[in-house]
Amino acid sequence: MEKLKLDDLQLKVMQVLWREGEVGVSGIQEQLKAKEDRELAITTLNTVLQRLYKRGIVNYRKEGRQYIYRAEVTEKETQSSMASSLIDKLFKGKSSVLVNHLLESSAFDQDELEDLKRKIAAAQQKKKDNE
Amino acid sequence: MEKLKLDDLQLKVMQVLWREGEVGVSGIQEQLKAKEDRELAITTLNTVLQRLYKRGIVNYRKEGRQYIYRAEVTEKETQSSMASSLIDKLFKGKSSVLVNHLLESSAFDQDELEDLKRKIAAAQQKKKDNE
DNA sequence: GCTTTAATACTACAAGTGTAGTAGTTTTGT
DNA sequence: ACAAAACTACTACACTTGTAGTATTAAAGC
Repeated sequence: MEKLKLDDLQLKVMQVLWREGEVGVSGIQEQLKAKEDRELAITTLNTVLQRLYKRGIVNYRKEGRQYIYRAEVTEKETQSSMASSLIDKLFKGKSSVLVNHLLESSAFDQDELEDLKRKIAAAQQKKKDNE
Repeated sequence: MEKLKLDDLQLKVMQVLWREGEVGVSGIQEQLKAKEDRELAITTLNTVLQRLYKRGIVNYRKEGRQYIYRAEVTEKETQSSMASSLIDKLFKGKSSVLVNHLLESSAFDQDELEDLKRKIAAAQQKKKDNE
């Protein structure tokens, strides 16, 4: 797993691809306008996509003379990669340090806490089963 | 709370400041060499510090003709800011989505899970007390 | 068939970052 | 007192990102 780093706009674009599967550039433009409220020139998106393509993060097929792009990394991979990068850089490399920080800053409401408790129990169970 | 974004090298430098409180540039250089194994030219660090200063992230006092820098943002602030930025961008704005993701990718060992359970219980208690 | 329209290719440019060199000025060592 | 060392100031340069303009070419409308 190489380090995958996506900046803001790149992420927005990737999110469209993750949602849609395959999209042409103008489709991406529409989606961004609709869901993210970002009005970007087509040429801007073209540039972004081309750069992502050079890095192997997206790929495309041609349909007529249109480029239909698709993501080459999954959302989960990206989440893992970027989360662990943050954890490494700022939370001593330990997820638990991050979570403690979040707990301290009251980042969760009651329902979420309850839910987490359940999920943790499940994770513990799973660990036990794997032994 | 403004959005605080620190890149890799900037973070490394900030980490030294957080640890040490006040340090001169050559002190920072030594610390980075010792603890991070990064050998950087003094001028590089000077540039980085000046840029951070321009952004109001560090400040300094002069001691003789030396600049003694100190952090103007705390580590916790930075952690909060960067964590929530990641959460916003990649985890639907919900800390719990992040934590779920971490749980799914088995980012915790048994001890950590146990510890989390305790901390969550404590957080729940605290929420109750605050009512 | 000829004009819009749509699409890509190529170019551009300002900011920010990583990284450091050179020049100039104190301080220090001897 | 002078050379060497320590510091800061200024400059530089390549790379990445955000953002888009212009040029060219192909498709579609009428």
